[in-house]
Amino acid sequence: MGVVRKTQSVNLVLNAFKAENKAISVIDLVDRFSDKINKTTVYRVLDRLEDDGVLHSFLGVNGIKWYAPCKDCSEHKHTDVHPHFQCTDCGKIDCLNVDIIIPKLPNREVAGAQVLIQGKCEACCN
Amino acid sequence: MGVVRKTQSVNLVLNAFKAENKAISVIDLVDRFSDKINKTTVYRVLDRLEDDGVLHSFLGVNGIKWYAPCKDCSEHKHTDVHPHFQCTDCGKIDCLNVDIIIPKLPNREVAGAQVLIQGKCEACCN
DNA sequence: TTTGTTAATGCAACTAAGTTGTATTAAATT
DNA sequence: AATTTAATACAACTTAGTTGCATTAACAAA
Ligand SMILES: [Mn+2]
Ligand SMILES: [Mn+2]
Ligand SMILES: [Zn+2]
Ligand SMILES: [Zn+2]
Repeated sequence: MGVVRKTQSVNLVLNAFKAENKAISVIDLVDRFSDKINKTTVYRVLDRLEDDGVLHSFLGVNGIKWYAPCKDCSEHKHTDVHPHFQCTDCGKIDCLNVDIIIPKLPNREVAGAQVLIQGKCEACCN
Repeated sequence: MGVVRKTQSVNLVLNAFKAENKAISVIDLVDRFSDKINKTTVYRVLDRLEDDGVLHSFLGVNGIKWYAPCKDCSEHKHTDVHPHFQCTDCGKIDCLNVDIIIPKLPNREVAGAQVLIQGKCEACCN
């Protein structure tokens, strides 16, 4: 189930994403709110916001969980799937508005794909 | 550093991959050899075989580690990078011999990409 | 504005994947 | 057979994430 009550924890997490409008790792969120929100609560708030289609999650390198704002999702429509770009220098992750073409695979039924592109980000290229 | 001594543990792990010629998760390997090889040793053997270019590793769903045999890699040449296909029914992972085209990303330097395609495998399609 | 309901929280304890340190063992060399 | 040291087993640890439960605070209704 999604968010029902606009609690302090929910507002703090939402504001973090509103302020940056980019992907943030759960580890980062747990750490930056360590004196304001309990670790378990951070996980549960993120979980509910994902249910609501407000945030979407994915795995960065080493399999750690990241969240980023959704564009046009809702409780009943989760269509914000796209590749992500992780910088090998600074570690930051961006959502990419590009389409990766997955080739036809004989005798297989493709449902989706998780794509994590790695390289140097815009800031670290200069 | 890679494998220097052909130990029992190394042979057991190598035979597992020779017998199946497909990706095996570390969790699976640790479990199936639980009475023959210590967990730590499994991790270290896999690590060394990867150094040698005998195996390559990647992350499946939920970020757990998988290993699969390399085709043409060696200690000094690790070029076996390709997408993987994980079945949402049976969980098995295959290495794919297809090329995924990563589009040009302005102001970014692409170094590589981790692609995990999900869907129904050949066996589970029937 | 008080009161009642229960979603949400905090806390502690737990799980699971993976890592580290170290004494011991067993490959490979002499 | 003796020597060397890579590799192993074991225990203890780390880290990300989860679970159970008593307590708290949204928020609606009185
Ligand atoms: Mn995204
Ligand atoms: Mn592979
Ligand atoms: Zn960067
Ligand atoms: Zn399958």
